[in-house]
Amino acid sequence: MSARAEQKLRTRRALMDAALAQLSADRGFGSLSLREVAREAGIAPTSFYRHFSELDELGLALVDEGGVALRQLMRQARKRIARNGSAISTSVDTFMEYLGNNSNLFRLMLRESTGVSKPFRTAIKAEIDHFVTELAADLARIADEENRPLSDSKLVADAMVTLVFNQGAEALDATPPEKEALKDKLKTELRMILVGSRTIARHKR
Amino acid sequence: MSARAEQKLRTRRALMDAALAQLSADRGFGSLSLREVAREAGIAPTSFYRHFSELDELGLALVDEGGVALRQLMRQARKRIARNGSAISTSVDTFMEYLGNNSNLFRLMLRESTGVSKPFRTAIKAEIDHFVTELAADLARIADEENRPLSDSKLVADAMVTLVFNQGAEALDATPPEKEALKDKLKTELRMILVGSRTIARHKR
DNA sequence: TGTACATCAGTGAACGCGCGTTCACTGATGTAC
DNA sequence: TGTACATCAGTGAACGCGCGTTCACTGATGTAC
Repeated sequence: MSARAEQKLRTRRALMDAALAQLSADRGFGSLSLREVAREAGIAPTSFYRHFSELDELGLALVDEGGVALRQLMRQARKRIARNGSAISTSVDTFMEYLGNNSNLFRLMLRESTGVSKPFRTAIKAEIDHFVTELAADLARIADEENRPLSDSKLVADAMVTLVFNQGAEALDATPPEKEALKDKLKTELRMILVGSRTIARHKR
Repeated sequence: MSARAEQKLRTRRALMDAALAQLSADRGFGSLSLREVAREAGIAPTSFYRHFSELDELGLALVDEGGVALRQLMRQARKRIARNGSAISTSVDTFMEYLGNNSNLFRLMLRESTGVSKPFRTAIKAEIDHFVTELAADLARIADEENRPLSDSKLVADAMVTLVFNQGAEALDATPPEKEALKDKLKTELRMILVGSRTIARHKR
């Protein structure tokens, strides 16, 4: 790769990092301006257009990175569960660890998943859907191994992901002890759903 | 009340209705401008200040109305449950009915509960907290009557409300058949939590 | 009831501001020969 | 290796726009006597 191309990539990264850096509990992607992001990245506003055709295009590139983080998270969780067992507890702990290490990326995903821009909602919904589907497959597999098949694995996974992501959003700006409390709460809630799903499935039809 | 005061109230209402009317899947409160709301309400931008000191103050007045709607919803659901039984199904149906009749008010509450403005988040969180507390009390009472006490009623209520509100947000822009599917999904998920909470409580400690 | 004055919701002109976007440019890097 | 030309990331000036907010005002409604 040529020096020029490398420099271009570096500037592109600086723009994405600049946008991420501005996000917080009080600043959503929607409140960023192209000029502000360019300023933060150290380039002229007009140079922005050498990298993205508009600010939303940069945002969607960030969503892609969020999707990568989600898939990494899933792989990591599986690996740890295979080693330690206790699927729910390990999953929640892993999720929270990723959340802490990629705060603003998750902030973007969580906020814009119900946000105001259709392209964002669609892109994020696709990433989360993929996540739910993977989780559902894992749940079905585990249930099968334990010889108590789960009829509604997709629905169960959906409920679990909804709870995890919502508590995750709260955890983003919580103090460490609050985070621990959220983790415990979450684990209990997930166990209720899992246990409940077995009973419901058993009694069904 | 004087004619002048009545007229003032009418203009205030027109401003709040104008703001509500602009909300949609693609427009959040944050994207409204004072001038736009005034225009829609049929007054000069400068007149806005006769009613609110800034746009957010109008938004918080809307959140108050959302709180009123939530409390009405809770009363209505209780009344219907007393008549029909089947607490979960009746509650979900009632919730969805209110959602349909106050789409943009709920849209505001749902979106801004995780939104960018701290005053909004705080005000909405308080309304939802109140709702969760009421629901927890009902759950505890019912469990008591059925002689199987529920140790975690607040946590159960919290999980239920999270799921209901999240699916509610999706239902806002769903087609009628999609809404029915969401209702069914929601009812199953709530049953799982309820059943699961009994098992967990029983096995606990 | 009539009069004189006070209140105050609504107004229109004006302001400065940051925004997104266009344009023609510069000069370093890359390429062809 | 050296030269001539092409590419293209980054630039600075300029634009028009809608915004929030201020100000001094108007005239209908309300109040005191």
